[in-house]
Amino acid sequence: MPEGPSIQLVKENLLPFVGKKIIAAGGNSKIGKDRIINQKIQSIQSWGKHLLICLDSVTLRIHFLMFGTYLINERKSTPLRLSLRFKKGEVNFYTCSVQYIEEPLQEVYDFSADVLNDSWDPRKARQKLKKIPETKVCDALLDQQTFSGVGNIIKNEVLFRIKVHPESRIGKLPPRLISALIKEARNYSLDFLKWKRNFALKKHYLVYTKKICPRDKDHIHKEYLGITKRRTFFCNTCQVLYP
DNA sequence: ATACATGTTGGAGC
DNA sequence: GGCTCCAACATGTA
Repeated sequence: MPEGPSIQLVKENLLPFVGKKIIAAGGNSKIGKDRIINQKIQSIQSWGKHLLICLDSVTLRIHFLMFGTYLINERKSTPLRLSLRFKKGEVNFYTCSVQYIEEPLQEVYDFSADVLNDSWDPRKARQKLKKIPETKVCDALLDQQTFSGVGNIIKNEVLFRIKVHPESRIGKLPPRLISALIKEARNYSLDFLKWKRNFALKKHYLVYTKKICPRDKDHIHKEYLGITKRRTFFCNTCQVLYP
């Protein structure tokens, strides 16, 4: 479910509920659900992998983590985390983290760090990267404060596109590759969104879960790299290491 | 059927 | 106090 582009699609799917009033709320989430009854959805926003449902006096923040799912006007048998019921229709969330955000969103989130936001600011990303020369690129891409919305799939595909080995250090990348890194973080996310919308994401994977490099037919390595030891796929032949 | 996976956090331990 | 590391969460799929 997660990764920024998937959240964009959730947002789109929830659009019909904007302006609608919550008449009941259920589920096993421990947040006090009473306070949102009778509140209207003012807007649906997102920051990276955070889904933000803005109500009259508070925002609901939903994070799907690894296994989160949701259903609109449908239910399934697994434990319900949060349901929002309207006069007509309902939204059901499962296996996700639910929180309230009391502050105005602009105070909580820097939307220019979100690779899919209209206000995405590549120059700010570059400034942040400059401060972490020792960091490996595979870790830098997953840093939500720099590339909000980028997840493990996007990480692997971006590095393959720009032909950079995941264990390269940010400080050792030539400037043109820093530019390419930042540019492709957004570009690939846009492609991801386009493909996911058409249920055609998987068939466009070039390295993620792959065994053979589509460029030079060499073997794709799978290793658990970076601080978080996430699955990393790469080709030693075409992806250059800047150690 | 056992292991693994698109992710983050909170607390233990140093 | 602050840093790092890892368990915990939890479900669908191969």
